[in-house]
Amino acid sequence: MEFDDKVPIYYQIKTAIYDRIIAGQLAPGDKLPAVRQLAVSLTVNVNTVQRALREMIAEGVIVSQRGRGNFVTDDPQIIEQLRERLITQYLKQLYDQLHRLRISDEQMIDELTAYIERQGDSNDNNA
Amino acid sequence: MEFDDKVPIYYQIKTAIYDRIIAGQLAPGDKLPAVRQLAVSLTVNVNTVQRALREMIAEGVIVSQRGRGNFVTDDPQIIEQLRERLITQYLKQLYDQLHRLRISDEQMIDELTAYIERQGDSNDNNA
DNA sequence: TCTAGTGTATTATATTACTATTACACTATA
DNA sequence: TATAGTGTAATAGTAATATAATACACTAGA
Repeated sequence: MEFDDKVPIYYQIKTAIYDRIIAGQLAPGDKLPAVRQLAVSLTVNVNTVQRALREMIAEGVIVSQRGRGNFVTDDPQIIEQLRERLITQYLKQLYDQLHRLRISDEQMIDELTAYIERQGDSNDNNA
Repeated sequence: MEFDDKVPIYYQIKTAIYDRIIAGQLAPGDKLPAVRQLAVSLTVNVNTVQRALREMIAEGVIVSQRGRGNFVTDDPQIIEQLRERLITQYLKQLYDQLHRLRISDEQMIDELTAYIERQGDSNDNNA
């Protein structure tokens, strides 16, 4: 996995796992790979994985069972809240950024639409 | 100014100044506040300001004149390139984030539109 | 020419993130 | 009950970021 050197690695790991949960690649109740396995596959130290997990556990999204493994919560409500939280967070980020550049609401939509169309030229994204 | 503790301060300063340039609050040829003044108003060390400036100078957006001050480039082409670079960067960020959540292109536009409308309830944004 | 206002450089220190290593605690199962 | 697989904790070392303090280099104007 590629990391952005402007953001702590543990935080990027947390984000990546949350993304996989929301995308459905990790379903409620699913077991995560073992921490040592995660560390190897991310080419990162176990402690760094652990730090990411600690926060996800504190937020109730991951449930840890000593000796057994780490599991995605089976409470669909928590997942749904996470989904909304992430989407809003991402949208707000863009909105604030473009707003600071004095781009109007209407222009924002136009810019995103244009960007997506540019992407569509090279990819096969559903629409 | 408020800083996000997940991103280096010098980088956030750079971003903030670029935003002001693109927004037109800092016009081509304008003189920036003195580094010591910037440090005070941002409640940050001079070296941190200097580091942000060093990168902006390397990118040709800021021109430094020893003993006189730091100035926004008077080359409108550089500014325009910066503008496009920033906008694309911000859009790509959102696109990639929502794409990872398996949100379709169409849904993306809908989500952003909905977010902006929600904002409009409390703000007086132009559209 | 002196001085105040500028940018720039250097050294030392503190904090945080990350790594490396080792040890311990618990679970499941052969 | 031994053992392999799991999570957790603790210690030490390194690198990057930020601060503090000082000094130096250049410019403009009194």
